[in-house]
Amino acid sequence: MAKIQSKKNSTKKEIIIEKASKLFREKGFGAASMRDIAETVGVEAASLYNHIQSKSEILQAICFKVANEFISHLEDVERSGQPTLKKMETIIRFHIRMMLDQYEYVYISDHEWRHLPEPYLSNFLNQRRSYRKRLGDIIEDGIANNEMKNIEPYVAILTILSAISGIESWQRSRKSTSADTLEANMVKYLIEGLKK
Amino acid sequence: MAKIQSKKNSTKKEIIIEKASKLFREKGFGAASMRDIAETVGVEAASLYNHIQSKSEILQAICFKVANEFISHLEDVERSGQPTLKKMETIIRFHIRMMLDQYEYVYISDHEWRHLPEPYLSNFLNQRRSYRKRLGDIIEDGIANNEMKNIEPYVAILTILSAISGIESWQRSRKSTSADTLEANMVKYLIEGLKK
DNA sequence: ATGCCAACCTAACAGTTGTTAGTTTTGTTT
DNA sequence: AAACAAAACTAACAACTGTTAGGTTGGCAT
Repeated sequence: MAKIQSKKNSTKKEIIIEKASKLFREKGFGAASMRDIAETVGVEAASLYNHIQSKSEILQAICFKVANEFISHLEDVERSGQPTLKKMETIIRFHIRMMLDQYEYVYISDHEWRHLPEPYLSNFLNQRRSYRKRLGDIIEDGIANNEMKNIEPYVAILTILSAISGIESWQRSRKSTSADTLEANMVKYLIEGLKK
Repeated sequence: MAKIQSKKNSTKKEIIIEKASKLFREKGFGAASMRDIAETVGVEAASLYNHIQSKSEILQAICFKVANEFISHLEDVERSGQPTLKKMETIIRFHIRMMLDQYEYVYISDHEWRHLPEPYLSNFLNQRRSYRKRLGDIIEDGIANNEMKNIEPYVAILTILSAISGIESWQRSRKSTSADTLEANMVKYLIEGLKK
């Protein structure tokens, strides 16, 4: 058996996905070619197919990895028994941290999912809809027991998630604002707007 | 001279841009081909070049049209002498309305600008940075004269603009929430989070 | 040493891309 | 009716796309 592990304790497949992520984010899924990816991996394009099955498999891996992390975290929060406002803060902070720590992956999951082939596309969108619905239910609870002001749960969720995904713009910027300042202020803004 | 006006009182160039917008939004700039565009216009791909110079010229037209509308509106607001909180509400409502009424164009300007060729790309990003800076100045004024709570202006602007651009997701949805409800609730959320 | 096999390579495929050249159609103006 | 130009057409280009076929290399287990 040849070396299947590289220095970073990750398989070649994982390396390909990691390098591809950067390109997908920079140029978009369509504009990043297999030859582009191969070059950054240090290999010919055809050789990639020893590790992956297709270009879109890379996209699938990224999108579902991210989706699963969010769903899994949400389940923890749902089971936690915290007050609803605290639940929302925990979720908001998790989303922000994901945006800071796993920028490439989260960005792609946010913006390039439309290039998923069926049936993965429908699958992804279903998971997404269900995730947002469950967040909406938390807001609904918060309004019902007077922790939150009366706001359309759907609109609140849309606002929160979109605001956080805007951190992508901060990532591309010269970062005169620190990550901590960003997190603190965004949490403050989004929670204050929710609190009764 | 042949007919330069079509039934809709718009030039063929405008028709091309309009049809291309829909495709760019649905498939992305890279994935929408000139032949795709030509088909929806009802013409061969080569014939498009009687009206436009290149594919990216279409993108430029869209991005700068949108940018100019926002800048022009901001100038009106700056000159209006309203209290800062009212200024921000006016701007937020304008952004929301643009997202509702000119969805295709605004979406493309938001998401496909990266495919602009230089020097248009730098130009666009400069305009954008300047626009956000001026919005930040309004927030700064609002904090200084105690209309708004103490929040990092940059983060506030990032949050507001990102939240609004998330309306794209509502546009794609089954719309169980009406446009008016959406606007009312999002304005409420974003302004309440700002108000002292 | 020998055999094995994962992982690389080169070469090629069939299709698509944006765009140009050259020609013909079309409708209007003289 | 003749002339003109805008706008359509066909055909082709060079480059690039994702992917496959088939051969070569290099390190491990026997």
